[in-house]
Amino acid sequence: MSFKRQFIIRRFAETEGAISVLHKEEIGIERLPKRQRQQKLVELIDENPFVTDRELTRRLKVSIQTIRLDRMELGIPELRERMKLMAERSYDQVRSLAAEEVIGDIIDLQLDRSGISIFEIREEHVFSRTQIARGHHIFAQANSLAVAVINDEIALTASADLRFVRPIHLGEKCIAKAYVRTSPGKAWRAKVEVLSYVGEEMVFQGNFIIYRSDDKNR
Amino acid sequence: MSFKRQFIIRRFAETEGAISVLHKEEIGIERLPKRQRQQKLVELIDENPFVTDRELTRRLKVSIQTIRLDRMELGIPELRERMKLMAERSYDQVRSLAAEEVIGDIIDLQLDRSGISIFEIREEHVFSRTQIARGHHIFAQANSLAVAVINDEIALTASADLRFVRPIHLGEKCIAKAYVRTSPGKAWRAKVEVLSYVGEEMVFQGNFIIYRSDDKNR
DNA sequence: TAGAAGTTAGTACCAGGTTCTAAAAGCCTT
DNA sequence: AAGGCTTTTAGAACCTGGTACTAACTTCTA
Repeated sequence: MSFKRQFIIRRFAETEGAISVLHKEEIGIERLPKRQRQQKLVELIDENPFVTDRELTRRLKVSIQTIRLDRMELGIPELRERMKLMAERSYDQVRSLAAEEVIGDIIDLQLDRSGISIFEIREEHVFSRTQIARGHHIFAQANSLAVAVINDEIALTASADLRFVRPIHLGEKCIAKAYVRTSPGKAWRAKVEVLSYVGEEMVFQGNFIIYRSDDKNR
Repeated sequence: MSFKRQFIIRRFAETEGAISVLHKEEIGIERLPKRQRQQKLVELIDENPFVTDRELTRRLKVSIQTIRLDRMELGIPELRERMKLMAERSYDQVRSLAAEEVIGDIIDLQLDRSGISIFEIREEHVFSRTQIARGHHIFAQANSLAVAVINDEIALTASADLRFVRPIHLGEKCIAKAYVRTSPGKAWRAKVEVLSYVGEEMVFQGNFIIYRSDDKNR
């Protein structure tokens, strides 16, 4: 989740001894050995990516050149580059959020008959403690698909009946299959059954009643 | 949604006439009158906030000074400032997303008894065509609340029974009230009823069965 | 035709760096 | 104690993408 993970490869093996007592007392502040300082550097930038090198010199009590050498070694880009990366990331997010008309990718759709969508469970969908997907995401996939499969101007969920058969975990790909159960274009409410699978295993089942705007069928 | 709306106040009244034909032909490219150019400038920065002034000179066929005067007049910050703003915004978002353990704001919670949450329907929750909230957001609020109200290490939705009583529109505030129906701490599945209101009107009703991790109760 | 509005040019300066060279300081080993 | 290594510091030149300011030139308009 944190900033560093985007581009920092860390390997801090052993820690090292203290430094010259003489110099330590001359300067009057404790300076860390290289490894520890670099670790601290990563932490500082991680907790505030907007920090400048000059600020870091004050926090770590070394010269600005040392800070810059450290950033080099650790592969940490300069402040402006960090901000640019963050800005680009958020820009992409905005774009993809706007495109999120539907939860999950619909990979097959036969209007008024059936549909299939795939949804991968990621970090943001699970309880952090258990790594189990929150129910409403599973529902959102099924509901989106049920609405999409109805061939009408307007389609709204009227009611639903859900069974979460087994917990779904981080990383699993959830495949939802929707089947329209009523004859198309006649009733102004459609019955849609959605079954979700991980592999062969059924993990969720839902029966939806969808209101449709029988515009086209009159 | 777009970038400009963060800091640009626009008022483009009338458009103006064309420019000197003499000069036009000398240069060989059409240059816009001030107002139109500034409008175009806003559009260009809006569609790509990462554009430099130098690039803008190429697109608008005026000198870099003119670009900068225009940005001043329009109150558009320089590229680096724009990126910084976006980065800060996304940084805050990451923090708030991580905090999004629950959909809707829980304003009252009596564990194992009842709870209330408020959720305002915004742009991103509605069908753009009809301005009606997608069902899964309403469900998400109810489900989050039902899970939150259960006083257990782990609580998972096992099944649910939903009725979307009437459509909920953009801007409406949806107030969900959850009641635990089974005696607390005994059964390892709790029954929770959630009723959602807009004002006095009931708009959604759901009956949830929640699995609980009877850790605490053994 | 004068003056205002609009446009362009140029210089000095800024933050927050990179790149490179070089020297000093600290540490370890023989 | 000296040599050789790593580490740290220093400094100068240069970079991008600007701001701030002065000055002049062009165009429109009254």
